[in-house]
Amino acid sequence: MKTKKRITIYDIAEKLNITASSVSRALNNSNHVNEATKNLVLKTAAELNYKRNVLASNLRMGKTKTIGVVVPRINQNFFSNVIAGIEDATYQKGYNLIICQSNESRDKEIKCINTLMNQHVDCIVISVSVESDDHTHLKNVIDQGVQLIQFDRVAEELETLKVINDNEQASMEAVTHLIEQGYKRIALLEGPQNLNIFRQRKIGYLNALEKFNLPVINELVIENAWTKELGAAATRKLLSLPEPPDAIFASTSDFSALGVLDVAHAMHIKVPSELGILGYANEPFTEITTPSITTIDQFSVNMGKTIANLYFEEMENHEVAVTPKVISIKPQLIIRASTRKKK
Amino acid sequence: MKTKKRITIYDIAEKLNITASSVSRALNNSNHVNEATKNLVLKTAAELNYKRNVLASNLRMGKTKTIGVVVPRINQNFFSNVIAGIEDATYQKGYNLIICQSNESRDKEIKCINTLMNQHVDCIVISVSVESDDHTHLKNVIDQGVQLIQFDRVAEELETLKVINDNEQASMEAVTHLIEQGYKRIALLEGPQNLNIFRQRKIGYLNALEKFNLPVINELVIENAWTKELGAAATRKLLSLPEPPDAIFASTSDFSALGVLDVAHAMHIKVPSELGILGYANEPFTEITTPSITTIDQFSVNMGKTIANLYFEEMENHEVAVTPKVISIKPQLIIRASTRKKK
DNA sequence: TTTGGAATGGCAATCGATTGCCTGAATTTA
DNA sequence: TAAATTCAGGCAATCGATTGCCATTCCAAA
Repeated sequence: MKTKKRITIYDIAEKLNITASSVSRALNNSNHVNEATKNLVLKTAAELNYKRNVLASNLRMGKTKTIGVVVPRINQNFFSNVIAGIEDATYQKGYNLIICQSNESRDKEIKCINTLMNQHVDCIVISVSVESDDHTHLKNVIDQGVQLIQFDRVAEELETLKVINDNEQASMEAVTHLIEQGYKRIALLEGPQNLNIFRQRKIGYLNALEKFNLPVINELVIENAWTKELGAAATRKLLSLPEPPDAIFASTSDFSALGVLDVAHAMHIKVPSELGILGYANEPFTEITTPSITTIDQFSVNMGKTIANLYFEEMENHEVAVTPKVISIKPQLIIRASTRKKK
Repeated sequence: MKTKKRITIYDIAEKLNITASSVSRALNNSNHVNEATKNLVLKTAAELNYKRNVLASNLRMGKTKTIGVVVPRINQNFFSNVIAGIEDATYQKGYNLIICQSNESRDKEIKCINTLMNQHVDCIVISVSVESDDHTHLKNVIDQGVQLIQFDRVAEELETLKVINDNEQASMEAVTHLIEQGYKRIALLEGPQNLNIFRQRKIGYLNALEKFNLPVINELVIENAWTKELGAAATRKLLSLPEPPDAIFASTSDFSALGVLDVAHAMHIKVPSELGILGYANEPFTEITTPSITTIDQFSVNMGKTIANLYFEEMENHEVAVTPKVISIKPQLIIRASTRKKK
């Protein structure tokens, strides 16, 4: 059995004794066709089970109703949630999603962008990889007239639409919470400082200390501790100091906080009484560790939806070239057992 | 500053005083052009920063080097891992991925399939939603000559390429492990039986019992307990039986197992000594609960890669229409504290 | 009655890349 | 030397949908 030939507008045209132009106009609800003709075309199209050839349409129109998404890793809870949110919102508008992962590599990120550009996506949504300091490839996107939306990890100097968390504020609140619980020597596990999010979280930390007149102790600030293993290593180092910290803010991720917790367990240090632990991202597991981990929720699915809606708004106001919009979502501190020192 | 016009093969042709045909052939490495011309074209293309217009090419060729993926939920660990695996493997071959989520709804699944078909994807990879009993929409895909690959949750009666886990075997091993640990009254939390995976896991459970001459106790088999909440509810019910189980196999998911654990904690029942708990899927959190949960690893990322490679193989052997290949991946039992009864 | 416009439809070009077929030239074989 | 190949390039159609421009009809306003 041969694959049936697809129905085209020409088939409809032939059947109705009109031209493809009219069919096209009818299908696109143009007011350049007679109402009667329009209905006839619509009816016939339905009968013949006509499906517009998207490829042809894309070529002609130069747009694809497709959004490209580039994230460091698809299978990281935060990102997959954002993607789920984007999918949810874009699907309803008949948009498609092409997904790429940069694997935290600059090279791959560039290749992803190129692929997406070649696919003529209408918009690129990206959270930059840790490696990418130079943002020429993103500038190119803008120069080629493709809408660029950055989220979470953003290149701040680029004037694009951005959807971010208020990391500084969240971090500040988190540390404030620790101080209010009575912790006095609060260590910070910080992430790669070339990423805005980690810089901001550090600022929040510093601001909180300053607000409460606590000194910044350099040896309590550990660089690049953004995996479980690195978090664990940092913790071992911190806890073997002459004056160890009484709380650790793993500003990089909950995984890092998990590393902290593991080491604390191994060293028989009581959490939260002897050591407070605070993570970032509200990974599902933070709720079920013993003790459960205080963390910060980023409303990731919502973030995805916000991104999608931002794009659609921008499409509509298309003429009004306002200054690039930045939407900041306020994350929420989720207080759990790991920092509940006061009774 | 206007957006520069894109370079086309006609621009190259004009510059070199040849026709677009030759340029096209040169770019496609056809042996229908002179070697010298070919090099000249390649050189010029590079100079002018020519990029093939994929849309035009797609239209002409009728294929898109794009694979559509339909999963119930993108932000579910197993699926996002599979997707990550697929992305990894397809990316290298220059293929793109369009991702849809069915949200476990049959309607949405059908719509996803339609969208993907309209986008002329070369292949559709799907793990069916729990709702979809009728598979007409999948048959259509095949009839239209689009490669269909099912994974994990598959419609067994459809003769398509399949990449699955050996759920029966895994389940059997799991229950065997429980029995060997000395558990005697093993309860089963089963998933919707219209999904093959849950049917198979149940069979594995039954086989293991039979092998060891243990009776099947109907009141220990609980239907549809495939979320944390349902798992918890089932557990409450089970533990309040006159003769409660001494082990619970949450064959549906680790989340369900987590519900079991929660209830056990709440009821001060000791795990694993008084109650053994076994989950499914090796979710990251199973490692860090107290006690850690014994579970089954599905090699999800690998599964994704396998899917991609299966497609590419099939492409190459394209002529040889063998009986549809089924690749079964043997999952691995990960034994952890929650079932370690024997010392 | 004439003119102006609105409504409706057709024509043909266009979006770029691809490819079957044809032609003329160069090379090989008989 | 003549016939047969091979090589390399050009021509034009094709993949379908879209749209600017032109043509016709019909009705209303002058």
